[in-house]
Amino acid sequence: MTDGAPVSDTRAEFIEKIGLITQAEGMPRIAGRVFGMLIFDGEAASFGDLATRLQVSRGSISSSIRLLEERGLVKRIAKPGDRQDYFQLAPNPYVSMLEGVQKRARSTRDEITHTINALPAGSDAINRLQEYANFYAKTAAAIGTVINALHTSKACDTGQAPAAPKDDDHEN
Amino acid sequence: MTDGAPVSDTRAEFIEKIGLITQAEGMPRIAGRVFGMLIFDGEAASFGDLATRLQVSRGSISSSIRLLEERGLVKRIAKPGDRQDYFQLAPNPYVSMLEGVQKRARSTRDEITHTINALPAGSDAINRLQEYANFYAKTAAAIGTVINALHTSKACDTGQAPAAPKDDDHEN
DNA sequence: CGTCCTGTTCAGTATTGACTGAACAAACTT
DNA sequence: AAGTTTGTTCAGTCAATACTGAACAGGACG
Repeated sequence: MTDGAPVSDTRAEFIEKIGLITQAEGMPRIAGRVFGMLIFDGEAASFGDLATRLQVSRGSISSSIRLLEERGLVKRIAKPGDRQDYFQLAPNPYVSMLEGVQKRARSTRDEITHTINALPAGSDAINRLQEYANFYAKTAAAIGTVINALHTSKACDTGQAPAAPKDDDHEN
Repeated sequence: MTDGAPVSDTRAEFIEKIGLITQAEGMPRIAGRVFGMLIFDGEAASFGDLATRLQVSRGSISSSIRLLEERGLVKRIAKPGDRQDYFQLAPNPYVSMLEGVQKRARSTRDEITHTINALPAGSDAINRLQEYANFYAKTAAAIGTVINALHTSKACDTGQAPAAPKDDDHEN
């Protein structure tokens, strides 16, 4: 705040921090650094910029970008004069993150109910498994409310009308 | 349901499935297998049983149990006649899981706000970082509501009165 | 056509971390 | 006390995977 250290230091620390967080969440560290850099800088970064400024090989940038694109966190754009690809944050990356978590939670719930259905009617394991499945169901539902909250708070800065994205809490 | 395959097969598949899920969530697979076995069987299992039935070394059981105890998922108990340690599911393991996730989300949010505070007032990165921090804050809050829901649905089968565990949505 | 320029792919390397098994310490049994 | 049983710790091994760098393919431009 009092500018004791230059902003570039703060920036570097932030990028590194996001790298570690991302690694803890099961993604490669470099993907997190890319993500952190795009958040901090805001403006689109070129493929070459990413490799140079993050000091990693072009191969690593390529695979990290692929991961981030798959998860809907980063968008690839083209610039008129330039032959390089440019990258920037996707319109609402956090929603995409949550959708991924939600999808996995639901899938886990489904696997548990699949086990339940394979058990004979009287089994006393059913109650415990039901509780376990219910936990994932409740979690997925709660994530749904956050997704909706993020949708309405950011509104539509993408130009396309989200049309009040419907509370997708089907199934309990 | 029609009992096409024996329950023991279903059990083995379930335990293995939880092992994989747990691995995907960043824990060692064996810890997940222990957790899965305790869920399915319900009754307390001895240290030796775990090693024998899961076909892993005692060292692995020891470290897996340590992890599960740290996270509040499993409780160690003693049986009068037996010198072995026994293990069973903690009273409300899913609440403990969520508390861990919530704690990490809050810690991440704090790290981001820490970065924000280190930036000069006019920086245009602040808005983006604020949004990022807000995402983690909202997530943590939503997890809080699930925790409360699980508290009230299971009520108090531990004997101790939770006394309406207060909505801990302090701070937004 | 040949030559850059740009991004992807892939084999090889390095690092991380799970798992084993043996050594160890503590507590019980005789 | 000697000998068991039980759980933890730790060095070593093994597998998974992140990362590199070189080879490659496809355009753009001369």
